[in-house]
Amino acid sequence: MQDEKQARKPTLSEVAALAGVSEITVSRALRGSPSVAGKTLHRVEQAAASLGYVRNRLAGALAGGPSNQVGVILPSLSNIVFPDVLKGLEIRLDQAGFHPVLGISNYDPQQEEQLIHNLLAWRPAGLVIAPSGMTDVSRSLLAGAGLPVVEIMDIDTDPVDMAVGMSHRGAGGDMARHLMAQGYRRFAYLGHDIERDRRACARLTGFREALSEAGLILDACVSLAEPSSVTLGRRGLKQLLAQSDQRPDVVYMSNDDMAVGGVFHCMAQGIRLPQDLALAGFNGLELGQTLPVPLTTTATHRTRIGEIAADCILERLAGREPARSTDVGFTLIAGGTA
Amino acid sequence: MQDEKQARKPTLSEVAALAGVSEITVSRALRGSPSVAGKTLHRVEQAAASLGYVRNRLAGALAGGPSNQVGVILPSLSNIVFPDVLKGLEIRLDQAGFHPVLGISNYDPQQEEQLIHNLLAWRPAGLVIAPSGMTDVSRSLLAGAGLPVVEIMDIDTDPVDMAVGMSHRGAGGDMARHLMAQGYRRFAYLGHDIERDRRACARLTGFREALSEAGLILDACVSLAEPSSVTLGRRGLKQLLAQSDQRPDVVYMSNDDMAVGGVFHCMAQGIRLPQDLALAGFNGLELGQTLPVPLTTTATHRTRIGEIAADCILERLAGREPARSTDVGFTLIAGGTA
DNA sequence: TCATTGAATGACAGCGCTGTCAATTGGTGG
DNA sequence: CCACCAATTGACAGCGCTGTCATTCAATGA
Repeated sequence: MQDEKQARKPTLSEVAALAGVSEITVSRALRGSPSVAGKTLHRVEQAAASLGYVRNRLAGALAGGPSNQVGVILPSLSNIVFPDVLKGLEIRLDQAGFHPVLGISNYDPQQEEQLIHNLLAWRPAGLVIAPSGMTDVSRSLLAGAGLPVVEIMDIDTDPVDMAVGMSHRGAGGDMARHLMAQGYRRFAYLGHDIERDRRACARLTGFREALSEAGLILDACVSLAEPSSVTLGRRGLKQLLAQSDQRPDVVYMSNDDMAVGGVFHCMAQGIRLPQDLALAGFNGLELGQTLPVPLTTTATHRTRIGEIAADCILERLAGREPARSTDVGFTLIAGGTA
Repeated sequence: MQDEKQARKPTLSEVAALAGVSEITVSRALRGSPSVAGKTLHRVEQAAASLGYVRNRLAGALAGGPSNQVGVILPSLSNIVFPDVLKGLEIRLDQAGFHPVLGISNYDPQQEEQLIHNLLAWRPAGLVIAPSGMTDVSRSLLAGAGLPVVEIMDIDTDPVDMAVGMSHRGAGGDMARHLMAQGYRRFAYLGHDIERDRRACARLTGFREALSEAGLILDACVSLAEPSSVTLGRRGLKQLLAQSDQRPDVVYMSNDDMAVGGVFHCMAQGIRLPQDLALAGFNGLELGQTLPVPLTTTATHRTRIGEIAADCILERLAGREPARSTDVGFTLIAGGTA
């Protein structure tokens, strides 16, 4: 094994020369083809190791070999939710020897379109995307790419190819029904940058629909044009309570980060949960469940989404036909805050 | 723009034929070369758009063009720390038109070695790695790769090429000194899977060294063989307090997740912070600072590390010579828990 | 008017590998 | 002993693009 800095890396043919076989035999040996004799294999491995040979996948993929890269487009990494999804993806992809190539869209359809184009240029084996309002160009790029595409997180819309996720609208509705069943009647909503986060928006829609089916309405609905955070939830709840002349029974927060911030505000102000005010979140983060009073929320199966999305890609590559749409569902957690 | 599924994507020469110019002119036009006439450029762009042409970077990179992929190896995505770093990396890389190709080592030197090999096979423009006990083979692979390599998080060890991070040992020492200055004398440590997390280990070492310089010792040191989490911190503190006959003055927790769990345990048990017990964490997560009593901790500049690491790669690619080692430092936050 | 220059374009080869098809080998049974 | 088969190996072409060097052509100044 050489340890010198050397720009030109050894090639197949150098390994072949050293091992005394042809290039193609080296290629096959190093890729684990069964049709290489044990002795030859050994000799090739020796030669490769002694030259410090590192296979050039660019050439391989260009020559028609398979790519093991999978494009992954997520809207953000600031909240643990998408890293959780990415973790699930990575686990499964890694097991199959694949690598995610990452792009962050910042919830911007234009950036998303650009990313799709750029990632497609690397001819990945597949693409996983948590859409942020895909443009027509985006859809057309994906449809014409001729590779497996999985749209993740939400299954409320029709996917270009495959979808893995849950119904955010349904989750919002279920939470509204749960809260109504608890006897709450005065509802408020506190959200983050909802213009950009379509899924939070879908939850709110579902929430509103369920209320309205029961003849109730949302008394207050505040959306702050900032990314969600614990701080924002804390600040936002303070603001919401200050500006409403009659305190709501319960506040549905756009996610658990926001809701935990709300819980902290209540703790600091001596507002008792849930007697004085009830709070509900979304995501089922570990954090919320470890609070002295566990958060009422909707648990989502984020890592699972990543795993299944990866499986869909891998299945398709193996020639099988995975489900067009997979619902991983969600679980309402009736905690102590509502 | 065609929207049919089509396995064979249009090539440069098809665009060239349609635009009535040579391939190389199309190549130049699409890459924004200044030596293409405005009129030609326009014609090429039209042709490319009408065919739905997507550049093949595999071929480009193989032919000697630049790659815009950067390998990124992180030990985990379960904690917000590494996504934060990744975010910083992504921001800067994206601005320059680069993409991270991700690998997760699970704190395992063997997996790490495998990942380095696999990522190098894609001939990335650079590599960023948060090392997990690199093997000799790993070092030799990196040294021989002939590309910019940035080792991130820690600067206590000698890097193969470049390093960006902070001294974890120093951070542990500073916290010990801070706590001693507050008058605490009975110290305990509660850690997570410390066998695997070398940086947490380095902090503990620094902490111990500082104590011992002052003639003090660590009365109790508990490490639980699980990944860090809020739950583990809560459970762990309970356990630690139960098994020590005399309650320590202060517990240094391996990170903020653990520490927040500890805070929750105290809240639930009516243990007053910091009168009955003091707690300190590490990382300066937003969460800890939003608690009713802000956590005493060491703020780290994670996103900054990612940004600088990306800059190092980009600088080197631009032919400049960035600093071999960059210390982003840390900031002790004297919160309310210690 | 003519050599000179710079802008714009093109021809060519080859990056390193793998799919396809062909060739070689040793062993088998009739 | 020979046709035949499976196991093993190889020759060849070409994936789609870009670096390098060469060419064209109109504009410029002496």
